[in-house]
Amino acid sequence: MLGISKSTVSRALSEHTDVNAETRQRVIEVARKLNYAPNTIALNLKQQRTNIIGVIIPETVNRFFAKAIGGIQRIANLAGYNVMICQSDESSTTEKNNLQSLIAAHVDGVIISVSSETDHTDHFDALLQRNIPVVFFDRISESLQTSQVVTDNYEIAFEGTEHLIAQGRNKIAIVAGPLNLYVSKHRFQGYADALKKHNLPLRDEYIIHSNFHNSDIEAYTKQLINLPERPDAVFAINDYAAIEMMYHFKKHGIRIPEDIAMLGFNNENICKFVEPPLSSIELSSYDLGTTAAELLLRQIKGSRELEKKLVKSKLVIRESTAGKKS
Amino acid sequence: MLGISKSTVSRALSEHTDVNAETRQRVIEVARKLNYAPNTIALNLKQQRTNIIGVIIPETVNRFFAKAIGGIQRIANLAGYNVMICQSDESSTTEKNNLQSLIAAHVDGVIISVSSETDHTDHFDALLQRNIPVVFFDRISESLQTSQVVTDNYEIAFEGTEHLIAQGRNKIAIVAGPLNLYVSKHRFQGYADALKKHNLPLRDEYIIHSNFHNSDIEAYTKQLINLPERPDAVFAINDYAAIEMMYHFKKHGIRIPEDIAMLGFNNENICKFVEPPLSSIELSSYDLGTTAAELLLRQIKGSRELEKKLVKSKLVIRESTAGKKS
DNA sequence: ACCGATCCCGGGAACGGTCTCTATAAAATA
DNA sequence: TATTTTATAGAGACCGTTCCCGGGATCGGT
Repeated sequence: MLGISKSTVSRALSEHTDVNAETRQRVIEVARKLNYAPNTIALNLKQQRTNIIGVIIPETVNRFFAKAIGGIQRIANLAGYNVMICQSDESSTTEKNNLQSLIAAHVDGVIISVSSETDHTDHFDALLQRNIPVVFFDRISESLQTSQVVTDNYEIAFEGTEHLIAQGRNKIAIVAGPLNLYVSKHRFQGYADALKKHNLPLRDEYIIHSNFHNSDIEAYTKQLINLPERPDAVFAINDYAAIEMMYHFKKHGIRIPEDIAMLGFNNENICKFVEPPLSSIELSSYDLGTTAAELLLRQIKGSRELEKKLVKSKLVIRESTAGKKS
Repeated sequence: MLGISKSTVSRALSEHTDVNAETRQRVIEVARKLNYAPNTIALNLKQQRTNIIGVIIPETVNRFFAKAIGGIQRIANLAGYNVMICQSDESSTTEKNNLQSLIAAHVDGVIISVSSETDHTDHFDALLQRNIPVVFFDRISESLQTSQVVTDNYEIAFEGTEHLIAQGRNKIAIVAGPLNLYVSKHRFQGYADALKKHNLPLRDEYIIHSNFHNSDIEAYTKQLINLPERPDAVFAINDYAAIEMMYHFKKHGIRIPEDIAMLGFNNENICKFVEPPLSSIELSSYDLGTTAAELLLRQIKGSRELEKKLVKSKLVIRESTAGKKS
């Protein structure tokens, strides 16, 4: 339209100096009139990057991860990045497929929280081979040398267990997750070590390995109820398991917290409104998301140092872990 | 490596017929040895599409939308598409920004559920102008001529209200959402019409317009408690509001369901485990997601007809709406 | 022996930008 | 006045594909 070359137009629209002020003005004007916007795909091809960061999480319906996504998106959008989210559905094979998709989409970096099924990490090598920046959060892969963001699982589980002990409980059961998961393992270790410190035995019959779908909570609850020595406290690795257990306990005439104290994990909103209100552990997964995104962006910008960040969690005490009254 | 042109390589690797079977074999072999994968970005530029579908929803932490995302991703991935998710955070301006991002990213289509703040729809015109396929779901925009997927909000709210009436309730309060939202409006209308059908008055003091964050439920509950004529049932537009209300009612010595029956919306897992178990309305948001994705894919494939789909919901009766005992 | 059809394959444009290199005129300097 | 610098703009390569078009070789038929 202006009879000038595309090179000049390109210069005029970018911050380049090599262009006459008047021609630049004319170009800008025409561009606005035509509602011109540069083609992102062409740019991607030229610059060899997409301004997309990929995220692989187990499930969006898990509120913990939903909040983390919020944190990631906040930081990413602020920096001009889009976010592509994949769900592994707790399956190792779809996790692998997700990875392939993201690599094929040429994302500039990936944030991952591994599925509960994943016990090997070979498929993540594809990222390292291609030099794609990657950050693991929460459910990390310990065998891989990458940046990572975790919560103080061990310490907070230790603290939670000690809290139960301080309330006069000495038969403390735990609903743990699958032990191949980093978080489950460390939480369990915190629980075990707290018992040890207070000279309490670690009893097999008090240890329940549930999956994350809480599909068998009712059966597990009955197991506990029928034990010759019934526990006087349960530390559940997530709130929904705790709440469902509480429901079944109450159905059997077992009082909370008088007979059994309950402690959850995640501090969902609902904790405040169940009967009795559920003590729980507040994990700020939103912050987990933001720091993971920050680490990743730093790597994308060129930093090659591996960083490990810790996000502190907090014990929130409510009535479900009140002192023992006999 | 094989001394042949890139054209031939391209033909060999695609389903083209114009290539010797033997050379094709050699090409495929070398390709595998080199771990070759076509550059998606270059392909995007050439084909003028990205195989990405964009999604704009209010919040991922809202379980309803988290499930819908699951449905969308399932269908999309099956068809070879990636999904780019944006959250509007219930804000009309970030919704607009999300739209800009998705357009800039050249997504092949968009699935939208509008924010509760959105009362005008001009910013969606950008999609129609560019001929980008779009499907609205659940929270649709009535003024825009597009494909859409909704639930039978009116009918199910009518049915729920009649259920309460059948249980002997005649002072039924409602916790409604913002009325500029399609879903809230229709649910409210169903409630109102059911009352009318049974010759019950529609009382202003029984109508609560909460936002979706349930930030003021405690205050609203007290309002209801202090009314000269206290309601004997509450129909809450989401389960969390219902559960929190139940908690406050019980704190005031009000029995559920004897004094006040409670009916929720969404049928969250937690409904089964609160005291008493909460009757609710099951919206299969996963199906909402899958059908929305199917409609969109059909449009991307070239279909120009606007389709409107309905996904049926279901009343799930539990103890919180048991019959009135005086 | 000639010709048309068929089979393969290579050349090169195109997608929409950026960027390097070069060209030209004007201005500044020797 | 001759020469160098400066300001501005254009030409064209490049990113990695697809695909259209044309051309050479082989083959079969007359």
